Amino acid sequence: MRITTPRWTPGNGATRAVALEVLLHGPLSRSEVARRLGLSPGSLTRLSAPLLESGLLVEVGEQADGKVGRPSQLLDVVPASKRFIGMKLMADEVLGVTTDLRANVIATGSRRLKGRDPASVVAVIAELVTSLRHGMPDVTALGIGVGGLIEEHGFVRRAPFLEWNDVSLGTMVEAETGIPAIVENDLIAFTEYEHWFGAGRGLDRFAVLTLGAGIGYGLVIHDEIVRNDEFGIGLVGHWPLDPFGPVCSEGHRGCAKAVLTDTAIAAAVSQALGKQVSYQAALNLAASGEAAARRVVDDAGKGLGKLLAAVANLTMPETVVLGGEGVRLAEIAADAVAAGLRADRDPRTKPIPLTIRSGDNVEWCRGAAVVAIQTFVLGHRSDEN
Amino acid sequence: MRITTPRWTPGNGATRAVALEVLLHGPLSRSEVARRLGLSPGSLTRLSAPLLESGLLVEVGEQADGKVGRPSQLLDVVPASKRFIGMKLMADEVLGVTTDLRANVIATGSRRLKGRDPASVVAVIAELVTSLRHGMPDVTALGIGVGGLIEEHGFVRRAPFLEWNDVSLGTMVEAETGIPAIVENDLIAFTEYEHWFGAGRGLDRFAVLTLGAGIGYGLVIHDEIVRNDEFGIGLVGHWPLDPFGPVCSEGHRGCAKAVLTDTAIAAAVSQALGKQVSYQAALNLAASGEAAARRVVDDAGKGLGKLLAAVANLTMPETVVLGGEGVRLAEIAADAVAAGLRADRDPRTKPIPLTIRSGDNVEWCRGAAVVAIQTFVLGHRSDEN
DNA sequence: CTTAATTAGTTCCGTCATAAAACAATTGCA
DNA sequence: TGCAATTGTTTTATGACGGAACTAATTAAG
Repeated sequence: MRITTPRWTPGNGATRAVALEVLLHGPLSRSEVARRLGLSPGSLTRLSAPLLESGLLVEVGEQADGKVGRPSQLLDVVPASKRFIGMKLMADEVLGVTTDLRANVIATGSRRLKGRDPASVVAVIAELVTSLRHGMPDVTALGIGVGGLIEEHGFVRRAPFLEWNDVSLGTMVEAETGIPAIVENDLIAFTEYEHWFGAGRGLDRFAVLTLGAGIGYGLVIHDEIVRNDEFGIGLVGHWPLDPFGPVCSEGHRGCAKAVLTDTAIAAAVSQALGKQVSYQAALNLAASGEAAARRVVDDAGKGLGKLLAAVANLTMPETVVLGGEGVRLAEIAADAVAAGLRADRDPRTKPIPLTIRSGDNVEWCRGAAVVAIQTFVLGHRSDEN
Repeated sequence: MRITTPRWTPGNGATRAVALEVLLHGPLSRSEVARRLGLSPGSLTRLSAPLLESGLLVEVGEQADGKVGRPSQLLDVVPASKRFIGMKLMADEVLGVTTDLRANVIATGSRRLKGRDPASVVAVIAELVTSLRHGMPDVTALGIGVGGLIEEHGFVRRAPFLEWNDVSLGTMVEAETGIPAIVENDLIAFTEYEHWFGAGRGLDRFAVLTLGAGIGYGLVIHDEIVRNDEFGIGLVGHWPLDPFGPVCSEGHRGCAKAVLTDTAIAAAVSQALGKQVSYQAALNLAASGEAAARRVVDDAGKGLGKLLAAVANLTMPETVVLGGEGVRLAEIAADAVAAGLRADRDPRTKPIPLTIRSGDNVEWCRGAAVVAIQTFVLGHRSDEN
């Protein structure tokens, strides 16, 4: 079964461009949209009419600006007019959110997996979908973020944490739920969230780093995500950060995996203290001034700073977003991060604005929802058929 | 005086897109161009007619492909129909080339500077222009590559090697020569050469590294160069490559400047041998097996490999071009480069194809010519007025 | 209070790029 | 020789666009 994603607008490219501009940067007046897109005022009347007619856009009041001249009528989308579901598929659990057209979270939910075989995972996903759409208007599309190599927005080529190879997850979920499903690499999804609705909105270039069980990396350049077959394999995971640091499982001394991951930090602090502590406990100890924990966490912070410097030097981003469950490191060790940045970055360069996300797992789900929104709005999938 | 660059074609965007496609990827048949640009066959007849009429494109024979069907008529530009000059402005010398529309070198020349004040530099440039256009048809545009921060394709904001700040070089050269002049950062120019006519032709992503007195870095992503205000200041110059390496002038241990530049290598080999040797002599000694030189050169090669790994990990290029006067290092120390790459790159990743340029200074001039060609073909300057 | 200036948005029309379809041209193959 | 395949041209209808003239709504100036 192949469910076709309904396009946002049947109209042509310019109509869609208007709608997209309002979705991403609205509310905007017609004349402002015309300026941004390089269209004539007359064209904007023509293009916005069917969008208003269909109810996708609405006029949401005037804007006077205090200047002379007729006040402009602001156009905006109605975010609540559409529902999307975004999910993060993990090794033993699925998290999900219901969002509106701008990826604002309306509801959340989760289910434990009963097994790792595709059929049972799909069954759990379908259960969660049922729960998340309960009492909601129709859900337009469903996005699923998976750590691994995804092809064609639906085919899981490799997902090591589930021990999957070549699973048609998208097709299976569509068959089970009846909702168009888009599968995407979780980091790409997270990055697209920042791109469309987060800290990267309207920027030409930015980078994403996530901390947690692994180190993730995403990049947007020229207002478009940089995709790569090799996403999901260690692009920055084994980056050398500290020539005198600990050794990772594959023998790299002081690599990102050995210095920056939550397990590495928890293990190092545990060893120093002679007792088992969790990652968050290790951070708490460091924050409260415990010397050994402080040293480990500062080393990690400095490593993060060096990684940030590397990203900044080579990709020249306008901002960098830090996310992932382990992101609190960047706050606890802020000084060390700054020191690491200073060490590897020319002092004449401008400082890079950092955005630190909450570390909540819901962020990943919003990313997956954004992938669904994008497919719906841009009609990507149809383009690729 | 403001000389306006003549546009390539007065026509609209689609006409220009056809001409550009043929310039960059030609010769091509009409149907092939139609496929690449997503146009109908009828449109291609219409669009190509005025280009053939104007003499910019010509039919250059048939292509049968051994298949059935009517053979296609290949369209191509006539490279020799236009002349461009490209120059590299250095601390005490100007190099220049005359090229055709595809940046093929027709003539070369050089002049020593008589001083570093803008007026005398412009006079020398004008002299070189006169020499380079001698006996040639009209020169369409002139590109000048300058190490430093350039604005608006003509204004030298900073050029440390000439001790210049805020020099309207483009306007001055235009006034002196009567030829539209485009000034650009030398690395951007070099990168654009590779982008349009070199190893990066047709690629979505690639990176450029140049070796010499400094370490240069250029990046193309999504078929467009990544520009940055900070080009020219040390983005990769002080990259940490070797925690046990020598110290640079600014106190970084084992940074790119201390390990990879020609002066650093020459100095290290000289010190080891107790006598002054040049960079090229140092490479020759290493190639012939002299142990101390071999060690220094291999250390540098390993550093280059690590830098390549960093670029590859963070920008995911389809290829990397190595250029600059010091590029022979990459050949002499090929094994060490490979070792450095291996050390910092996940073994599961695909190897990155390397292109090693000749190291001839003419390469930089071709880059400057490409910038002139681009401005002429795309009419960039006009867009920005 | 009136008028001018300014900006927003609409209506209408001519232009022109485009796709579609029919057709001509050229080749390989049966 | 006839048919299939492919390239390229011609013709035609559609429709998107910009531009101009217009209406609308507001402020500033007199």
